Amino acid sequence: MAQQRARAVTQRGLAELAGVSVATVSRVLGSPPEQRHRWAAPETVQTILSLAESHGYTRNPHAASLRTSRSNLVGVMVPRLQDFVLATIYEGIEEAAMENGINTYVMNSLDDTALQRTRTQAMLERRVDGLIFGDAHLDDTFLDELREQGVPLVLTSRRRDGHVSVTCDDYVGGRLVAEHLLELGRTDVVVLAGLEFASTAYDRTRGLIDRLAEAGIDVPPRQMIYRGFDTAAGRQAMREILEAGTRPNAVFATNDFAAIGALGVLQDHGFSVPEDVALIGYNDTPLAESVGIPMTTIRSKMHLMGREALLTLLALLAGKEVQSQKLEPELIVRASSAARDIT
Amino acid sequence: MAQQRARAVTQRGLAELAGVSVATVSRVLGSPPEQRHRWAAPETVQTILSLAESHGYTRNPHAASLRTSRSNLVGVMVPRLQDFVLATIYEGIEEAAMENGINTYVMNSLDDTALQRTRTQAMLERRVDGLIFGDAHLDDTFLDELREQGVPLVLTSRRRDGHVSVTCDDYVGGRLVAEHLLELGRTDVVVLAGLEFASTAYDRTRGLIDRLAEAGIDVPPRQMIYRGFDTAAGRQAMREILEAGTRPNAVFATNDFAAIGALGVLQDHGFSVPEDVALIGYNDTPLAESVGIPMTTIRSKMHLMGREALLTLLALLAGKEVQSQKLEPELIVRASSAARDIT
DNA sequence: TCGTTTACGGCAATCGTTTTCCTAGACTTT
DNA sequence: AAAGTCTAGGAAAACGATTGCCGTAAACGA
Repeated sequence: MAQQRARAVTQRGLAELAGVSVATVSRVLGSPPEQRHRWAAPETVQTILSLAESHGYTRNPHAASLRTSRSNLVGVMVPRLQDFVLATIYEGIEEAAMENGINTYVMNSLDDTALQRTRTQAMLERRVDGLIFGDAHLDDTFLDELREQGVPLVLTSRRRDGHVSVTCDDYVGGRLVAEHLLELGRTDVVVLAGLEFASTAYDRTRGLIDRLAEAGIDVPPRQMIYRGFDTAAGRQAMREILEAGTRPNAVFATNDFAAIGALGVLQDHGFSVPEDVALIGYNDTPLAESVGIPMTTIRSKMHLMGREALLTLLALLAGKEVQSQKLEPELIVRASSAARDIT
Repeated sequence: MAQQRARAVTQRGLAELAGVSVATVSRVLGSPPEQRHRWAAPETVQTILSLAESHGYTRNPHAASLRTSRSNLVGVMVPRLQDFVLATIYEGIEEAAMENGINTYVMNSLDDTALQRTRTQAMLERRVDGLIFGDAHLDDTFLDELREQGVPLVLTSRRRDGHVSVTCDDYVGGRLVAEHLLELGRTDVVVLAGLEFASTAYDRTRGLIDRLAEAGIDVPPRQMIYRGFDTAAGRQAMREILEAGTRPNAVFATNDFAAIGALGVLQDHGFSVPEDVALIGYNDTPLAESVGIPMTTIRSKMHLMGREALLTLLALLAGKEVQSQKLEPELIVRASSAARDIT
């Protein structure tokens, strides 16, 4: 029979055992080690500390939060945790949070603006100290409203004008792809861009277009298609492109998963990669290297992005000045765009 | 300039406005709608409700938790959220939690027993009401210790004797694969089993072996290899098998991602799937359908599993009798094991 | 008529911490 | 010697919600 969990010892209990007041216990237990002596004699400190240790004392966070109205909780909103990219970013957030004694709530918004609102509300009701959004929309003002209300927030993965964010420098990423294509001489490119309202899609596409334009090449609008970031969306987009009769010699998907989806469709239609079509993804997920034909992609520092986002939020909560950060992307060339004979 | 968040109205505030005591406010706001009249006259109820509404009252969960020592929080420990399978299970947990006014903390244990312990400790310190573990180990007693201490917990994804769990019926899943192979006449099978200490790996493998044994076929130990569940592990395992000179006519990976890794290696070595080797995965992740050659796999109800795990924990917390559940798996046949000529 | 319910709701303790004053003595400083 | 300054700590008031225990009237039963 499982025994009842013993009622946890409180500061009051420790105070009685140590023969001091709870105030002293609270001060000793609550100060960083180097400041403890400011509140009690060395031996008192020792007594309290060892009593706490031996009785397995752990502070009741609800009581502390009630008193301080600081919860040490941050809310994280992502489009979907199933998405490897966001899961990785979240791992970075979690890791940094852990290191700083912070806990996190994650929720999926599925990029649905109604859900974004209600779930944010739910986190606010839980009294989070601040929020990290991984699902910012370029075309929705929800985040602006939230900031008007004074809710501390930081964006990651996607940026939005007027908000602090930690993202990959997606515009540069797009340019890197363009440069690679220029070197390959494969500039009749189709862009599987992702979702229109995501800055990632927008910036990556923009970067590519701009760089190609500088080389005098332009990408006709019908060769840019917005369908989503996942495998299914990639398949769908690629299929539509091919069915429309377009025959590019390169495909840039703004996400590795979309690229994998596209790869399957290309092969089904008898195109070989990279001989007929060079294929480039984005994010350098582990799968990029492992699918049938290793894929060229842009490596983005997802884990670090999460860490920095959390750290930025913490700085913001501490009242410091904070700035947006763009992490440097890196081109990883693999077989899917290897320079071979160009037909 | 962002204005300060207005100090939220409390029950006391509402009580003053309504001209009643906080006790009444608490009771009205805290009871389910059909019981509210037990505490106040209809018009009093109305006044309080509309005041709460118009002032945007939200209960302070810290205060409530402090008083009731019930946090409405549950901790969820997974090996890794990057893993699509666990991310999906977690989505199910989250969804059911949301519906029941519960919040969740997730953490990654990376299947490291030390991390499992410290992070569980961290959740307990946050005063979670109960825990869901998606990372149970067959060979570690940590969970038993935890139960001894009276911590309410439910397992999911992986089971462990003596604990309540909600899992896929992996043994049956393994048998389904075996039956499929028997029908195909492909019984010289290699099993990329995953991680030894995971019941998923163990049961799926066991199910396969047992069913084949019933047909008089046995799988030599050197054709079963434990390397992990992800793509990299799948590659590694497959490579080792082939380098050892083994030439199976079927490969069963206990996870789709491992199967995808294996697929790449098989192709690199000049084996074609399914002609030379039939390939079967597990879980029916979206990728299974989308990789170059659509993959035969076992569909497991991951989302539902998460939901049921949470519901089971809630029942447990409510003091009800709860039982383990095994969700029915389903064989999905696709091209990677399509019955064609057998060489 | 008197006793008993029922409806409606208040009092006040409590949950565990933090933090703002205080203080009593010991030491310095001038 | 008087006045400051530390040291080491205490008292008690919050923080916001819940809940066991009562109280008062009106309604009802016999």
